[in-house]
Amino acid sequence: MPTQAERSAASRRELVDAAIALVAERGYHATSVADIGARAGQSRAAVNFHFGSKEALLLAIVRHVVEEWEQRMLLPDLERAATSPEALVAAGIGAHRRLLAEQPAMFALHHNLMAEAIGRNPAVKDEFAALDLRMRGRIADLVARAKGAGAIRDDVDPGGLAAWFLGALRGIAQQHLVAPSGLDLDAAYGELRLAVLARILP
Amino acid sequence: MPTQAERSAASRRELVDAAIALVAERGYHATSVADIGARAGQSRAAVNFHFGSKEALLLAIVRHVVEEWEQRMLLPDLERAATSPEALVAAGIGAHRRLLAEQPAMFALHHNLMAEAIGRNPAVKDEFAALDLRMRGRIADLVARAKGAGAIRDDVDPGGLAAWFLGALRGIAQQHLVAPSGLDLDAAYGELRLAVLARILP
DNA sequence: AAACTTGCTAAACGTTCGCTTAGTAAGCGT
DNA sequence: ACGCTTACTAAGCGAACGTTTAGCAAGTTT
Repeated sequence: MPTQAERSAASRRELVDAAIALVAERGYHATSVADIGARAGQSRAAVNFHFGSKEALLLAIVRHVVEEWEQRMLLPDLERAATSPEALVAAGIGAHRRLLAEQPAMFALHHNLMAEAIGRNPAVKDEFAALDLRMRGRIADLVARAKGAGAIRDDVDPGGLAAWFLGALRGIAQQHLVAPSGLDLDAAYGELRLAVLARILP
Repeated sequence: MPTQAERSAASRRELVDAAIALVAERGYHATSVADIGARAGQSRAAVNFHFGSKEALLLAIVRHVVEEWEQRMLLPDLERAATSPEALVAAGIGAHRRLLAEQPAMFALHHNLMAEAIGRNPAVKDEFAALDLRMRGRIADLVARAKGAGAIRDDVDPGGLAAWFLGALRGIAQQHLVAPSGLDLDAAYGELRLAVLARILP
């Protein structure tokens, strides 16, 4: 028998989950608070009761997504695989590919929220700008460390490499979302891996 | 003194331009037909008169954008610079970078329309899926030709290279749009160029 | 057990949406 | 010059939007 506060928290979580699913497939402006409430098995006023406004819920989603993104990508496998540059690159690409196969909605959601960020919503923009900065920074750190250890060429710019590598991963996912059948993921990820290695290996 | 048909065509063009500007900065669903009409100096019924519906105007935008994208990117400089792999890569990256500096709104528009494509709008999805396919195909063709001529390594997969390279360009633009100050474009484009060359040069 | 707070909803509010209709002024073919 | 078509708008339609309000059952505190 759950306490009142627990049921309230569960309701909030259900609303966030419903909103995530809907924004992922339709985008923010095409999703109504009534849709969100209905999907969560609640009324259309529930969103306003729990979050105050639709935009406040959007921010809750953004924070939730940013957090999950950072946990799922890059962190788990990369720390473990920090043995050789080859293993690092393979682990990073592998983690991305697995996530794209298992949770394509996460990428759709990221794209749709990014649209809000590119547009006029400063709060969302700040969150995603900071996320980009952290993810690039983490990749650049790994590169810089390998460079310091002499494991890769010493004329590699860690920040520049991180930027286009992260971009390539995102761009591949984007193309896959628009036309899953039109893109050979094996070839794309495979060539990406070879290109990174060709650039960094001494 | 323009004829009636000419003035009509000019009005249509102004509506499309206004819609492009608004969708680029706000997205499709956050832009109303009244906004579009007002920006074009016309009434809010003008969109329906000229295009029938808001969605028909969206499709007109998509077609316009797809066409412009294909003309601006890849075609002009690449055909001219087909002398060496180095020159080809430099020209492709240079064209992209110039466009990003001069017309950032085009990239924002592309991103927002892509959100529609990833979502439930099949017509938009088809247009962008076809555009992706053509752009990848054009890059892959250039790679395959260079490979046939023995100018680059013969173990390169043209399609795979095209996919991640196009993705990297798009991903760099995306990061630049979200936080222009946070990304060193020199480093990103520079490292991208070096990585491609490291992979393809024999 | 009484007093109060919390979780949530039904209903209604005012606004804005895309679209239709009715109308006008100007161009155009004959 | 006349009848018809075209370009466009003002006004209004019903629907859907996000939010507010009033209320109630259940939980919590005292």
